[in-house]
Amino acid sequence: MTAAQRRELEKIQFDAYLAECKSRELLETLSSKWVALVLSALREKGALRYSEIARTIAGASQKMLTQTLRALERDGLVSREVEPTVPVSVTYELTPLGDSLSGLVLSVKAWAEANMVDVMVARAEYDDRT
Amino acid sequence: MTAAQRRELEKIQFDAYLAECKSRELLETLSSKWVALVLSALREKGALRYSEIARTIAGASQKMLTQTLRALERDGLVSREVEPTVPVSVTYELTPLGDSLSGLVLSVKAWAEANMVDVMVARAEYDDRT
DNA sequence: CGGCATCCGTACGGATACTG
DNA sequence: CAGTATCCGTACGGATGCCG
Repeated sequence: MTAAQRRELEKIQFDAYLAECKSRELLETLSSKWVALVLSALREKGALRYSEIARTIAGASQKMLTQTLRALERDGLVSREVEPTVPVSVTYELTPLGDSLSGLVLSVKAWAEANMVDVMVARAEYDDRT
Repeated sequence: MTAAQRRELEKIQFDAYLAECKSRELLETLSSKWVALVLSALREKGALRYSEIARTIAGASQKMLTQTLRALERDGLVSREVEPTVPVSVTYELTPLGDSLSGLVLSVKAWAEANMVDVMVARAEYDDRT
């Protein structure tokens, strides 16, 4: 992609409220629990090996983990480094772009943990009313 | 729920990295494009009627809209007010709890719109490499 | 160790029709 | 207007097995 092509794209105003807009699709991929957990883990712990991510995020199948990491790598949010040891060692790290997003999703994760009680109370009241 | 029961819950440390933790489940529901778009719309535009939300979020089926709004209402993030006119008019508004979250998800939506070009460039490069 | 390929059930979500 | 109910296809994601 040339700089001229990029400047053309910069002119576009993206709006996730529009169904056909590419930013809607991007928001969609970012709105995944696995994305949120992976970005949070990499932000909180720095560079991590594949197995360390798997251990951090309990219950994530390696299919979802790999799929999520590939998508994040493709979108330029995470870098993947392979060290040709035996057996091979793979390390993932946030890119500057990914770093600028990870703070936001980490705050959402932190909100969920901090306000869990309020939500549980609200649910109990709602279920009582109905 | 009594105040004593609530105090018991307050003691719990929630951790979304744990598969069985309720906060993981909450993060999961928050990690939905529809939740992000609805909370963003209500934050940006204030109280909205059902049809206004539907118009704002293009391409959202009324099934998903209703389902999302019910879930948000149950979790205490959104309040629902029915005015008994003919035909009936229903208004949705962020609760203080919902307001405290909506800023975070709106920032994620804004990030997606602002960094769409960077992501598209990264994707093009990735697809070239592979 | 860090994957990829395949199979397969379920549940997410769209389309349609009907109601207070 | 603001829903509810039902049907139904698809695609998300888990389980398993194999590989460099």
